[in-house]
Amino acid sequence: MPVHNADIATLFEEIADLLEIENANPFRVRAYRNAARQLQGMGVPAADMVAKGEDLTELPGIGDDLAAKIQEIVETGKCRFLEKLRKQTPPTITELLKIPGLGPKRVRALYHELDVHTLEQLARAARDGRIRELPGFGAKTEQTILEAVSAHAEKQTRFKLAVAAQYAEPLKKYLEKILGARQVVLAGSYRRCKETVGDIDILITTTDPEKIMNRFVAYDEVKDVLAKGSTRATVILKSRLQVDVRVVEQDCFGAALQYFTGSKAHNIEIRRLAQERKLKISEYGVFKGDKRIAGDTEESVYRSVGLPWIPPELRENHGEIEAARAGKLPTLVKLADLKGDLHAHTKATDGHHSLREMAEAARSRGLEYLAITEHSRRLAVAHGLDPQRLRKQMNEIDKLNGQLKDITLLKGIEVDILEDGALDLPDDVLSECDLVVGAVHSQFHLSRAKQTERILRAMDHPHFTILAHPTGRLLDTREPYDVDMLKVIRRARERGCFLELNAHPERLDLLDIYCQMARDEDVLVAISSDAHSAQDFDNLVYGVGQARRGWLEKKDVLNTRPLKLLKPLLKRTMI
DNA sequence: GCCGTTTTCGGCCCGACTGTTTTCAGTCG
Repeated sequence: MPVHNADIATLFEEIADLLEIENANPFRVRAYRNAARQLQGMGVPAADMVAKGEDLTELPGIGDDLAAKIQEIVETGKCRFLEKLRKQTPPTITELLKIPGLGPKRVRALYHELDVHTLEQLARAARDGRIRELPGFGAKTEQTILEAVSAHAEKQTRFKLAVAAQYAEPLKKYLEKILGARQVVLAGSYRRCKETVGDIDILITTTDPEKIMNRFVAYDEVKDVLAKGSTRATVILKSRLQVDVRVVEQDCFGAALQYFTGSKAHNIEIRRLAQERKLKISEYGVFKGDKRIAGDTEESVYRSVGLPWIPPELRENHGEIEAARAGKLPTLVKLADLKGDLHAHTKATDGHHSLREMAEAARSRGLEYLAITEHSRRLAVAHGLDPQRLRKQMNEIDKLNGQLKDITLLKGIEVDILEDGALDLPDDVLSECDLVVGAVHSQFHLSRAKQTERILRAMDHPHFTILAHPTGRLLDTREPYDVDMLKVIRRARERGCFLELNAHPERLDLLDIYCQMARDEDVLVAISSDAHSAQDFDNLVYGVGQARRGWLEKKDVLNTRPLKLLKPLLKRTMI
């Protein structure tokens, strides 16, 4: 059983939690958390690095000690240090840290004074009125804990970006209408276009904070007010989405936006750079001693530490600061750069609209081409096409192209990649397509070696053009299948194929780390909607957000090419 | 535990809000 980066990260997070409860040096705790984040943000499995004898201490935040622990975990699946910690402190105790309001100090007190180390024991202690007796706790805290435990049970931890948008955008409009609100900006992980967001962060500039806060907590959708001060407030909406609002004066806007956009790791690094220059950065500005020297715009904040403005999607402390310093920040792809869409369905299979309706919807969004790529026969639930029905659709497309203006339909297919890597339709009909999008829709649990071999073999097929949703993951629903993405990307380059970044909000597949990998290996990525209806083209914006998080530029994206330049690329040349 | 044009020790981002406190610790973002 291979050890994934996420597995190692989970163990490091547990070590960090347990150390924190044991009152360890907070910076030691942070080192474990930084390492966990580093592992989750890299495309190459640490296990592969260990196998190749590569030096793990080259990775930022990994020193001799953590490198040795990673190696131990990769080789044995265990970490003796963690097992020792678990003997000292019951591991279930880390669950308590997830209760809002409970941090390491309080959890430690609850454990040592009341022998509470599970959520059930916590709830019982609260009901029995034992918590209020502890020093530093009180009746109010006890009540809060009780409520938090029951809320925790039904809490949805993170919201998909597109779902969060349904709540965040109307709230933004509501806030903008309040007299005295100057700027209302959705910041935080939403602005960074993370796949999922834990909460919504809103920055507002005004000269009347009091009024803004009162109106904010009076919003119709607000269920609970967790905190409310003159500059900061936190509420829970009826949808269970948490919203944090931060209010500042206009001249702090840039510094506050920079602070409130995050990520935390990025901000810590930027503020550390400021320290080196004897400056202090807070949400109120950049200070030299008592003198405020910048902060009205984000640009001014970055300039103060010698950097150009960094796009929010890159702010993860994953190399963007070094790139900025070296003048090597990418010029990220924009929605308007997309000239077409290379993955869509119609009523012929599991879509909801006709060829013409889909073409017109794509055209209305400024696209100049749209590939129709129905499922193939193997996907019976979607009423996939056999060669006869595919040829019939191709005829319809030819006919329709004669009538349509300003948009061209391309003849494609989303063909199933069978378990052995063969394609689900015969060569002759595939050869008649403008492009062949290959997809894995079954057998997700093959071994890493078999799954990788299956996909490599499919890409070897002379008509294969684009690998659809390359990891198969569905957010919250299905883990990615186990595949050696570096091998897949390198084979794509050898064979002149491309990888899809599926823009459906539940997929967002390619993952950002693999976008970066594809870019480094010179493999173009197609940002595709996988539209099943006319309105699904609106999802392209989420694909672009994901691509931006993956550092992709216009030149790295296949469908930023106009049709004339796209067509030769779809013809396989390197076979 | 990591890291280094203040380097191998001594630092490690910064501020708001809450509850339990008589001035602040804990938590959070």
